[in-house]
Amino acid sequence: MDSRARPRSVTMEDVAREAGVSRALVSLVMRESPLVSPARRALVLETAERLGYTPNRLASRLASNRTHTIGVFLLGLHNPVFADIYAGIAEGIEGSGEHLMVAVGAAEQDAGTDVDPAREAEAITSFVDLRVDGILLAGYTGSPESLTALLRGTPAVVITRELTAPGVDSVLADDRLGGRLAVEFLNELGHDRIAHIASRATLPYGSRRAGYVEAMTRLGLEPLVVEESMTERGGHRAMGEILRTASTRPTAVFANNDLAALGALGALASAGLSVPRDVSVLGYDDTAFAASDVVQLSSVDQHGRDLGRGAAEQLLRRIAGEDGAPVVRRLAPRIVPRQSVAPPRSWA
Amino acid sequence: MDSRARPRSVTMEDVAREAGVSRALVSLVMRESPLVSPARRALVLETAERLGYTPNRLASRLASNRTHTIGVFLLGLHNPVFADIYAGIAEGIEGSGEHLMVAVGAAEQDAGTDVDPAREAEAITSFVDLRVDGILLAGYTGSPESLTALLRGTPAVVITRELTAPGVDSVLADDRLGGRLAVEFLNELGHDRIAHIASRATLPYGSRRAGYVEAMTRLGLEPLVVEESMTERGGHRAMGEILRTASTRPTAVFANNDLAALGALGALASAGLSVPRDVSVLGYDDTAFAASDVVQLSSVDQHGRDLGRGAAEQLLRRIAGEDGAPVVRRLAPRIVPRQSVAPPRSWA
DNA sequence: ATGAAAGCGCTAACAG
DNA sequence: CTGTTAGCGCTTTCAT
Repeated sequence: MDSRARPRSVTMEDVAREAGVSRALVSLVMRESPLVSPARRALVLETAERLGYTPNRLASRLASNRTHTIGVFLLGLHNPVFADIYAGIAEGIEGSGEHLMVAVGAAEQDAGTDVDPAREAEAITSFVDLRVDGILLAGYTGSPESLTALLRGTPAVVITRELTAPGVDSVLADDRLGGRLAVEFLNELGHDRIAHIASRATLPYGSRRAGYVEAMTRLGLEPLVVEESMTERGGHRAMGEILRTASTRPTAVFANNDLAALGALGALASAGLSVPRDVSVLGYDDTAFAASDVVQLSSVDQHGRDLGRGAAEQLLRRIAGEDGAPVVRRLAPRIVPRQSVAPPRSWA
Repeated sequence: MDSRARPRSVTMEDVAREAGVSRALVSLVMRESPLVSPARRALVLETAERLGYTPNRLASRLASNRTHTIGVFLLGLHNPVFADIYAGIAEGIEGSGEHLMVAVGAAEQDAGTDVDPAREAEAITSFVDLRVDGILLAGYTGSPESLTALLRGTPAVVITRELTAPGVDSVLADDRLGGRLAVEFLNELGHDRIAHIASRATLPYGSRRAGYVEAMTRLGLEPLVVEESMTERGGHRAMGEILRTASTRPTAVFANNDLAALGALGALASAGLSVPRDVSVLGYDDTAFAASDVVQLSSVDQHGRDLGRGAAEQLLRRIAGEDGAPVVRRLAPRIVPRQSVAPPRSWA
């Protein structure tokens, strides 16, 4: 063993002995039981304070077999969408008596490209082995089978993705619909040549692209998809590639998320093109930065906060014992138009 | 007690019995001890798998009195600076065998205004009671005394702030210097009327403002400080107030962080002013969004990632047993000029 | 209202 | 190499 154990701390036993009462009584006081006489309670609290007693939550959780803790897995911290989802989760568990404990899948900004499956698995295993009441997953990239294996029965709710596995519910926006809406919205504005910056096909998040392709096809338009990592840099590269290779320049670009859209905006600026005059840009997620005055990026709002809240509420229900087949809740996304879109120039 | 305990899961005892070996042997196998014969090891692993055994980390941590876990407290997720710091922390503990567990202080975007001291305290108490090896704090707003009381001896490193308390180290950028550099940088460009959007004086993060005031005074310039919450909205309001009330419009604005600077950019645009032609804007933290092509915000880089890494390394040293007086490590910030600054118009 | 006693599931000497 | 024996610090019946 590498490092030495921490010095033994003051225990309930110590407090009990010093106060001249039983350990059980101290336990009751610590848990604010009403069954304790005010006198004893005061005595115990005072002694505990004097001795510098710190309850050992590991021990109490082990003994009581309950943790009152929900594990939250977030893919990364650089994408603001996770901040929104987290805010919703926090709101959702409010007043439930549950605590939140978060684990981050990928520390690097360029995550999404190189998600580390081992890290992801370790985070979930860790929650399970710590016996959390349930797990909330935002941005999980593994397969349903792996998840089932990792969870070993711990209730879980997957956010922003539909994942079919026993005991796992899903709360997400209708991404396929979002993709369709994006195309229809741009098309109604007059756009025919609409490109799409998609996330890598290896990731289980392809519905937005599917919706895009479906709507384009139905409108008799030719889909133009470029795959990239969903980061600003990725979006920049993708836009560059589109400008370089497209036989005719698209008049609008729909990106799979706001980060990539931001990158596209940058690439367009570098190329001397004006948004929305030359090219319209539409993002996805409606993050705080899209809404920023200086960015004014139009975006498809998936209601990240609502997803977080809904997932938390659903998990609480499962924890409370509600059973039944896996539930899939799908919210309708909506377009939030801002300055980055306009009718194509030839139209005006 | 409100909710029923989770169903009893498969234990080492079960595996031992089923495999016809002792519990201790199973324990050794689980901890990958080399002292176990390959045959037994295989037998045990196979039985464990078959029975669906899941180690109970609560029990092992309790028994071994070691958690190999570091608690990370982050003020909020909406400010990207915490993502950078976290990335540094993750880098810093790499290979140490420690795990990360994070708690978030404020879920709301407008945090910073109304930090919830109870939440903050609960997060730290929770880490302490879970017996983490050490705690890393980014954005802690409480007093040194409260922190000492909460930590009860758990080693901790505070990031982006100097906090004098026994057993607590600090890793931060020299914010006062940063404030001075900001003023000097703008002044060398020709600016005389430099306003500052500061964080609330109630928060223990006032050095940037102090540096600003110091440099302004030394240069014989008149400081103009507006206090606001460090969010985009706060920055917007502050800039509005400056435009509304200043007798002569400043030619440059230095904001206490990038979010507020972003808000200032928005307010300037709304007011029909051009950046940097009419007003130069300088932020702080050099977050990813300042660096974005579409924002191009000049900023003071506090090297958030380095702070995170340095703090993690320092904590690891403490955990390894290094003692001695509290250490304060202060990195020098540097200006990252981008398109949001230029010489004042009268100068060009 | 308080105490005694039996675990929770695991680790850690210590034998052998 | 493997088994025995004590705990880790707390909760939880069950008495009284």
